[in-house]
Amino acid sequence: HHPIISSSHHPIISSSRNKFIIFDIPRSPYFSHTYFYRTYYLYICHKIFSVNFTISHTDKASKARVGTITTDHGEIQTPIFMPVGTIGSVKAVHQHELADDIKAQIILGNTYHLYLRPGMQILQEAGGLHKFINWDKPILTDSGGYQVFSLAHNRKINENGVIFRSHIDGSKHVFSPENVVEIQRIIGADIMMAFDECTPYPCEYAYAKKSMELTHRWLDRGIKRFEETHPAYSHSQAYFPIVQGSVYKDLRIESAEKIASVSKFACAIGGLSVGEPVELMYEMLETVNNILPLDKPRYLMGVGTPINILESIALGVDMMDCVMPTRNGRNGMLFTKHGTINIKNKKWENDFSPLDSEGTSYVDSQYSKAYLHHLVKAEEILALQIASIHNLAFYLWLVSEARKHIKHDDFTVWKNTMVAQMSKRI
RNA sequence: GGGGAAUUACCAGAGUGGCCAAAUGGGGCAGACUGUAAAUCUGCUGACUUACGUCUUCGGUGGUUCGAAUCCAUCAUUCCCCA
Repeated sequence: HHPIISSSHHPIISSSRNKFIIFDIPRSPYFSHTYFYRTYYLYICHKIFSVNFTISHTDKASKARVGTITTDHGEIQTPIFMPVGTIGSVKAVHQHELADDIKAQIILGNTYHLYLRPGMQILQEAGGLHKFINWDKPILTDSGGYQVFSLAHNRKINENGVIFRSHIDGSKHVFSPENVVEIQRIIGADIMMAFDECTPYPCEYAYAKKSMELTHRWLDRGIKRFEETHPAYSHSQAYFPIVQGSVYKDLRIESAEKIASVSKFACAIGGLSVGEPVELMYEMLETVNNILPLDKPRYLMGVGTPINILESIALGVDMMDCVMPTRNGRNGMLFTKHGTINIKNKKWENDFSPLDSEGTSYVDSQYSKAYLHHLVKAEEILALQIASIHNLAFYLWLVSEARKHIKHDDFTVWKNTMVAQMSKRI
């Protein structure tokens, strides 16, 4: 994150003659040609900046491990939960709350949503998403593959990519493995996701196979474009391929082998937690993680409940994201270490005890259940904020505890206790 | 003092002879939510019953009618206009 170089024009959308200004490398007569500067810049980037992963501890009784991902925007301690900030904001949460109270280490953005609004022009003028939203920690952007799934009625898939209709104004757009790389270059995410098709559940075997093979072909094209393009800003970017294969073991194995063979930085696992029984998800995770390289982070996309998170960590997952703490929080659900609370329920009306007497966030001790119940009933905006901060702080606390217990070699015992008590409804 | 309008479930408010236990909002009570088209969505909301169903309701009382929230009489209450 060193301001060595700034580019006034992005290499992808401007001409090949990019102008780079080098601030703290002494100008020398030898370094006069733009092309030379550009080469030198890329050399420095690859030498000094990259996304790395080191494992510091592996659990003995499970596949859980503790590690550190290094990016130009700082380190990420794994296992980690990543709050979702689709459109450039973790809904109802300020950036300073994310950093200071919730202790988020990395957040997500979404290529599809940011591409539609505010759009590439604004993101580029802003100098990338980090600057635009004032967040100097790492950002991961999803590729829009999930929107291929969730906006299924508004799109057409073909070999080249996906033709979308904007959910905002109905305008027509094309996403391809290539332009999704370019868009994520402009967004400037530290971690870019490959463009995939997230298959629904249930999904016919034949379709799952066809879709997985398409995702693999798209992956090769995406990697090619990733390698022939460069970061638009002064930090490096990683590109994560995604395992697919629905709930079919042989497809998952095939996909995991493919992803393992091409992954440089990490491997993502997609197409799960889309409605399948949770046992199937764990089974697929186990299958996939037996194949994915041990020395690279595994990112399980879109998961999940606090219990899902602990079980996935036990199966060797290092990164997770989910809208659940924020969305369910906005809808009145609070996660605690003793189970879930529906704060809308009448029984909280006159419960003046702290929101979560064992919570780690300031909202837990400073506000009562009765007060949040009232705010929810009254549809006050503060209700959304308090619930979101509480839930995210809880999720981040949960993974930090997981790291602690993995290091202390008592993860499995702790996990089983937590799973038992978190499955209750309070 | 004279004239006019109204009263329907927790609230607002449709319904003016049978398809009405009664539209629709709101409120209330629950539930759902997993790479965010989500501060969203779904169900229930007279009583008893798991349900089928049965019973009691549309200001009060009394009528007309096979049948009344709906028509008639009367009483009560509220609002508006004129003096």
